[in-house]
Amino acid sequence: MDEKSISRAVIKRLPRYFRYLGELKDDGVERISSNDLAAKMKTSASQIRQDLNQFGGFGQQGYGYNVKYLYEEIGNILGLNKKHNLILIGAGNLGQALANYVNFEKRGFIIKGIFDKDTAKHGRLIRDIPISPMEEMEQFVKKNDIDIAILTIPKTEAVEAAKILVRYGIKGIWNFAHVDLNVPDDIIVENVHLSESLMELSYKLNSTITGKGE
Amino acid sequence: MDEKSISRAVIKRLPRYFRYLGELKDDGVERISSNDLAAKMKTSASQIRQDLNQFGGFGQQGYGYNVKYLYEEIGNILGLNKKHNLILIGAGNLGQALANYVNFEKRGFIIKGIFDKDTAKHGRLIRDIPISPMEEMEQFVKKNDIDIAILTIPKTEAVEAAKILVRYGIKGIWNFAHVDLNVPDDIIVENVHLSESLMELSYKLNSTITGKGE
DNA sequence: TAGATTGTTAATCGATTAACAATC
DNA sequence: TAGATTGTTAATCGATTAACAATC
Repeated sequence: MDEKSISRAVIKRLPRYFRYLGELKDDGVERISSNDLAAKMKTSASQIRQDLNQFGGFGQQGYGYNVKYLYEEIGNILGLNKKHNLILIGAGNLGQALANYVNFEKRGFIIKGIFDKDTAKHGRLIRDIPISPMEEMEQFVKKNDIDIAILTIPKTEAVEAAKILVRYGIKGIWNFAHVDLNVPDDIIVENVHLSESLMELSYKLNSTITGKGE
Repeated sequence: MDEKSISRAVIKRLPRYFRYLGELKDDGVERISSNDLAAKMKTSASQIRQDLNQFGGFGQQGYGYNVKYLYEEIGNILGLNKKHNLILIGAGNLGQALANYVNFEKRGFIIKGIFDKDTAKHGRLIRDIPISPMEEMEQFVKKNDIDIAILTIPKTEAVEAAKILVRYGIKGIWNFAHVDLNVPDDIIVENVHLSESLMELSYKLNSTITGKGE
C-alpha cells in the first residue's frame, strides 16, 4: 500500500518545498499557486504540480494550495511527524558541531547518545548528552530504541562501524566519512561528503563563463 | 576554448571518481579498465567511459586507464591544481569544525581568515588562523586575494553577508546556511543543507521496502 | 457564471545503457 | 597477430516541460 516509486529527483526537491512553505506559513501566507511558488523558488509551476501529484492532489482548482496544509502534508511525506532516536559516533569537531545543533530536535531527530573511542572524552557532556565508550554502544542502541546513527569518524573506522551498527539493528546511517559504506539493501545511507561538495565548487569556479552557475 | 557544456550529473560524479582513483593509486594499482572500476564503484562501465570522454580520451584501447594519469587529469578538471584562498564567516560550532579540518588544505583550499561578529571571539586562533571582526573583512579579502567564502552563519545573516561578499569581489560561496542566496549568475554557490540531507534520510526510512535505498 | 488554477496527459528534452567499430 | 578495451554512435529509458480539459 505504499507509493508507486518516487524518483530520486523528486525526493531531493521535497525538503526545499518544505522549507519554502514553512517560510510562507511563518509569514502568514494562507494560499499560493504553483505559479507564484515557482517564481519564488526559481523553478517551474509544471514541475511543482507534477512533483506534488506523485503523492496526491493537495491543491484545488481555481484556488491553489493551502500553505499550512501543504506544509504539513510534505512534512508527513518526509516522515517528520515521527520521532527518531539517534546516536552520534565520533565526538570530534564535526561531531560536536552536529551534537550542538538543536534544530534537528525540532524536526523529531533526537540525539540520545554520543560515542567515541577516546577515553579522555568519556563522561563529558554535550548539551546533556553524555559521551560514552564504544563498548557500551550495543546495549545503548537496544535499550534506547535507536534507529539512526550519525557517523563522524575517520573513513578508516567508518566501514567497520557501519557493519557493527547494522548488526545492532540500526536502520539508517547519516554518513560524514569519506567512504562509501557497504551495508545491506534495506539499510538507508545518506552521505554528506563535504570534500566532494567543495570539489564541485572548485570545478565550477574553474570553468566559469562556460557553465551557467548553480 | 572551454569544454562544450558538461551536464550537472557528470560533474557531481567527478569527485567520486577522483576519490576511487586516489585510493587505487595509493594501493599501487597501475591501470584499471572501465569494467573493473565500474564493479568497484557500483556503477556501469558505459557511464564511466561516457563521463570521461566528455573531457577527452584518457584511456587506451586494449589497456584501460592509467590510474595515476587519470587521477591527475580529473584533479586538474576539478581545478585542484590551483590554489584557493578562503575566508570562513561564522566561528560557531560548525565553522570551527571546518576551520579545524586540515584536509581541505591538501587540496589547495587554504583558509586565510575567520570572521565573526562576536567580539569575545576576536583575537582567538583556530590552527594559527585568527578570528577577526566583520569590519575587517573587506580589507582582508582584497589584501589576501580571497576568492571563496565559507558561510557558517544563521540564515538571517547569510543573505546579506553574501551580497556584501560579492561586492568585495568573492567568486565562490560555500553556503551552509539554510537559505538560497541571491547572487549574480557569475558567482558560484555550492550549498550544503544539512537539515535537508537529514530529511531525505528520513523520507527513505519512512518509505522502506518501496524505495530501493541509496 | 466566468476566471483561475489544478491534475494529468502528451511532447520534448536529456541522461543512461547497449552495441560495436576502431585501435592499442 | 589475436585479445582486450576504449571511444563513440544508436537505442532506451526517465525526467522535465508544455498543453489543456476538468473543476473549484
